[in-house]
Amino acid sequence: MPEKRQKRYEETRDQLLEVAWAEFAANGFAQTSTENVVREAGVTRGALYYHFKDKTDMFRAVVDLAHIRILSRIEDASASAPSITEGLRRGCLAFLDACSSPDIRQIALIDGPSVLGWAEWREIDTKHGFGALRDGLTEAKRQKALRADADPMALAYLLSGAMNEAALALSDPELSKTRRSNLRRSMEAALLSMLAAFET
Amino acid sequence: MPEKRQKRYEETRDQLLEVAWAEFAANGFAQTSTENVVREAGVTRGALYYHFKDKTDMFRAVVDLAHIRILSRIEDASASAPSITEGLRRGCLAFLDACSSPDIRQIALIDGPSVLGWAEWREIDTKHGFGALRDGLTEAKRQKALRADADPMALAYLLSGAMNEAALALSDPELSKTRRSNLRRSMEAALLSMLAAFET
DNA sequence: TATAAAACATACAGCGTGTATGAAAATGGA
DNA sequence: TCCATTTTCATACACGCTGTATGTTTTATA
Repeated sequence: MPEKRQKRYEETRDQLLEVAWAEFAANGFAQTSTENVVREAGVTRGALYYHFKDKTDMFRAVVDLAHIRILSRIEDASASAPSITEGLRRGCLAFLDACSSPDIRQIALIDGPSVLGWAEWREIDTKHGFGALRDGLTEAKRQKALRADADPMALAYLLSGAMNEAALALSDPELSKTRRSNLRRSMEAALLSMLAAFET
Repeated sequence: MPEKRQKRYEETRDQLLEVAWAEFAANGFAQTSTENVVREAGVTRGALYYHFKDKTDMFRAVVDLAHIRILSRIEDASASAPSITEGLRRGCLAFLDACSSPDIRQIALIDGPSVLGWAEWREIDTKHGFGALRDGLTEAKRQKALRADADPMALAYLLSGAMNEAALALSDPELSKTRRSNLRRSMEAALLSMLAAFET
């Protein structure tokens, strides 16, 4: 893999992804025109369709990036946890925090399932945040830190869905600052209660 | 309000909504062309844009219809419950069942938030299923059947999100029959455990 | 240095949405 | 009953956007 070519290739691809991220986040997938993206990226349509199969394929790369960034936040928060259950708690709170970003909210939570379809969206999430949650719950059960009748996979779906909706509600732009912080407090408390309900 | 006119008006509108429901459910909002809808409905573009402001407005009516049908199932199930908490349990299970329909899954859960925006989608849901859940939780707290520190609004968001994701996972077409029924059992058990965690 | 491949630019075809305008049917009043 | 008006829908068209086909330039290779 040659030197100059790889550099140029990655530069334009990264530039496209950066602009696409901003456009998809600000206007949503449907309202984003590829012409705007290539213009702001300083290239043309040709470059876009050389790097990506189509508009959806470019969006897929942006969604993947969003989930990577979410997982990074989760791992940072839960890495130094003294126990598996404490790691789960810290990871969940970090997830809520990460999804407070309007960008991630729009890209990963709102448009992702609709544009890519639920199955593929879930598949991407399974490679990152959802997978970490599922693995954490499985490990907790192996350590007898979870109730014996708890199914880690079912729990992962329920908790993931609960946290996604909580993040959407918390990052609602129409929410006032004080209501947001109040809601966040009660959301976090209720979420931790849910987790505790399945611990031994 | 004249006789023949109202009848004709409602007939073509209902016909459009029926066809639109089927198309949106089968192919999703983006892949549905209004030309297909009007052709299968036996009318032309003119009729569509007379009854609805645009394609999104027609989808809005379909989403509203979906939520109405969901709420109907919930009310049927929880009406004769002997207690408020039992009503909540039956209502939640009925919601899961109602959203097993591929149509409602695609329309209300996947495309709804993306096409209408989260705020408007949530507003519609608040008029129906989500509102019923919130009111039920509020009433349960008033009856001291919920823990004093439980915030009904926060709980409604978390439980609603959990159930939506559970319904999406359970109605995944790629799922085998046995895995689906196994997953449903553990999902329902976990969901009831979540509810029980907040009861007194 | 010549040739091939990669990376991107340009031009164009086609589809789908929304709008503007026209036609038919139904109502209400004289 | 007949005419005027409104409702309800049909027709025609303009515009934007996506994807593809082809051309051009730069880089690697022999």
